[in-house]
Amino acid sequence: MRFVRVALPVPLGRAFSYTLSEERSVLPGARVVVELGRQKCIGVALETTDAPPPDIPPAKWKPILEILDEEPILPRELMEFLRELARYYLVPIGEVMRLALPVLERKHAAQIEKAHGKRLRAAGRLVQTARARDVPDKELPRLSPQARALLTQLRERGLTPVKNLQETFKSARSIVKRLAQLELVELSETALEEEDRFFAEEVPKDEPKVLNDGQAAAKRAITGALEAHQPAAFLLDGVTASGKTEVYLQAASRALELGRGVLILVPEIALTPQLIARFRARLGDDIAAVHSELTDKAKLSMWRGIRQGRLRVVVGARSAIFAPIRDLGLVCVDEEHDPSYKQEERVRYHARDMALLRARKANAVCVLGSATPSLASEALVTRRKLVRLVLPERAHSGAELPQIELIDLKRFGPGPTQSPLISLPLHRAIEQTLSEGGQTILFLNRRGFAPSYICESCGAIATCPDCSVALTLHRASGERLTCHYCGFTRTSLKVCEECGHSTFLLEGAGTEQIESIIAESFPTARVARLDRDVAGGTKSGPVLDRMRKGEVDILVGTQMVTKGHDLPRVTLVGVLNADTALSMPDFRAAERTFQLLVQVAGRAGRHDRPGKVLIQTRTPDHPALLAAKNHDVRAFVRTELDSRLEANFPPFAQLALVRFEGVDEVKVRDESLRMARVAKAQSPLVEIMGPAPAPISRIQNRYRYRFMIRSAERAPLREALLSVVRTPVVSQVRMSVDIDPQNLL
DNA sequence: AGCACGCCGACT
DNA sequence: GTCGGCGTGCTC
Repeated sequence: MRFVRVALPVPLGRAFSYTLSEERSVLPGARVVVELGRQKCIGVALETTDAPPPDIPPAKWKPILEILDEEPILPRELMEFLRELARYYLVPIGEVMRLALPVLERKHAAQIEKAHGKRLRAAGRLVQTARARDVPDKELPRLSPQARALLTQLRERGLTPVKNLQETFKSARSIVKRLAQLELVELSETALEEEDRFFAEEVPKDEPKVLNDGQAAAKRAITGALEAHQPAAFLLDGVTASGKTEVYLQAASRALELGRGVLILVPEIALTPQLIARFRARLGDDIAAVHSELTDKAKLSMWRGIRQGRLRVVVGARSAIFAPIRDLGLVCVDEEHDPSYKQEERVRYHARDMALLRARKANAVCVLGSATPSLASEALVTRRKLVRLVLPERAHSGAELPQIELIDLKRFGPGPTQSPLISLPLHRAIEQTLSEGGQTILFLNRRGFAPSYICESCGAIATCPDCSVALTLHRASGERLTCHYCGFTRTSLKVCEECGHSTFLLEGAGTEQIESIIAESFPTARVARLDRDVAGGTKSGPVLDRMRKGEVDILVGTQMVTKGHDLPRVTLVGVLNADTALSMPDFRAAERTFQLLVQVAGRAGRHDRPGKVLIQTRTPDHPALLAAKNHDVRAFVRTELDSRLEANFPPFAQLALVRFEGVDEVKVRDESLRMARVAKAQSPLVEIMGPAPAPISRIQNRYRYRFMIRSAERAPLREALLSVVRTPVVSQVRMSVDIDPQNLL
């Protein structure tokens, strides 16, 4: 009797051991069917041992019911990567497996029956498709011009739904039918994936562009490492519009030529359809674009395509780091500084850090690209873990960096709109841009109409009943007060709940208010707004499309506007208040602000038009703002690294955040205190900060406490955290550990 | 995470 | 009298 340790898709700390008779064997990485409690589920075998599981009485032992795979379902490199990720973040291996295996979600007995043996019904409905047969030109019979053109196109496109051909050829149906009779094309019923908007339109092929010197040198370094088949890691450090994507594309082509797979991570794939289009144009349509709009079925079939080696390029947001790419050769992380690479729930992994790890495990080359590299990456360059590749100039020669001005709000009062967030210089700049026919982006990181709703008489602020935050007034969807943390919403108060008074003050301004002020003050301008409320999650497409077509003159928006790519007519960008981001209670506030400003400034003046950026602030001397003004990344990095060193924060220290939440505040606090003592007792080398209530001390009626652990080295931090996660918490309190936290709120 | 068991409110 | 609300506890 032997035992197989199995990773199961449950959030339990350990793998489970199941028995296996001597004559059977299972390879690590193969899927197995086992019974967990009463339910059958699919797990992944980790290893086979002779040692029975400690502390588990033999009566509880259960057998492996079925072995679904002869061969490991995941590349060995990926298995090792997952185990190391689980170890690093102190999360159960089963949880990590769940991220990596969409198949694991289909784990009910009935589906298991289907899943093994017979092939699973492919995703989507059956569609008639055509493929050109391999017939030499000489042997072609005489064909009508239409038929010949259709055949030529079919040869280029490979397997194509007949329906798509009908767009170009009116009578594609009958032509295809005749070609089939002549045995020139092959017809089949193929299960196509559901319509995927990234693949809805044809993309014309394009050719590699001629590289400038910086790009060529970067490409040489990357392809050199690829050819050497040695792990290597680069920081592709290039100003906005310096042509980083072209470097990824050419490196990817080379990796494919060498027979190796490619992974491209992007911050928010939903916002970057253009990037997908560029990859398709260059590398063809056998690309997996992993994104959240896909159905489970589509994800599964994409996952299989990747695993079988049919899809060798994967483009996706952070979770694509788990794609089972064969023979992974190249991993690119675009905009590596972007905060969305950090998963903020369950398995709190950082996709950029994990990209470096996975690439190393796979003997692959990792390229981190950014115009504003994270300080973490800068530190890796200093420690020679990353090699810097610089792209010093914009790819379209002649495209100038925008001119950035800081506007001191202490000196300049409100302009004609009377709004303190639209100073006179900004007002004039908007007017001028309008008169020149350019587009303006106004950036304000606060959605809604007004962030607080205050009783004029007693000063009571409308707050969420379930969270310790003020309610934001929204007007676009009727007068409503909404909680931005739990989604609570109500019609706005008619009378104060404290004193019965019926007039209210609105303090501060959000995007809705700016939109209406702007629309009023510039009656001839077409004004639009882009934020989560308009976009309903991720669909920023329509607004950006209108912007691209020139149907909008002024766009008011939140963070989202910084990610809309390639808006060539934008010549003015106004940052209404740089101080909100700067004053966040987070040691990365300056870094975030700097990156945000440079990104948003990069939206101004592409191609031939010079751009102008106005940043409004009350602290015009702040180093982050001055560095942004001067486009001086190096200066920012230098001063910011100094202050991090002085304050003993990353990248000069290791951090972890331990969070507690629960309905009973006393229990939450006591538990956080107890765990902080556990951590301290484990290692004198760690520093405990807190515990203290979280900055937002209550969300959805759950109280939140936390403490931070800091250490110069990783090992003692890890020891302390291990002792914490091994200590059971009382039942009404939930604890979670966040290694390398990115968001301290 | 599931899925059981288990103890208290409004329905046929 | 039951159906069902979700709190708590367990899974090799």
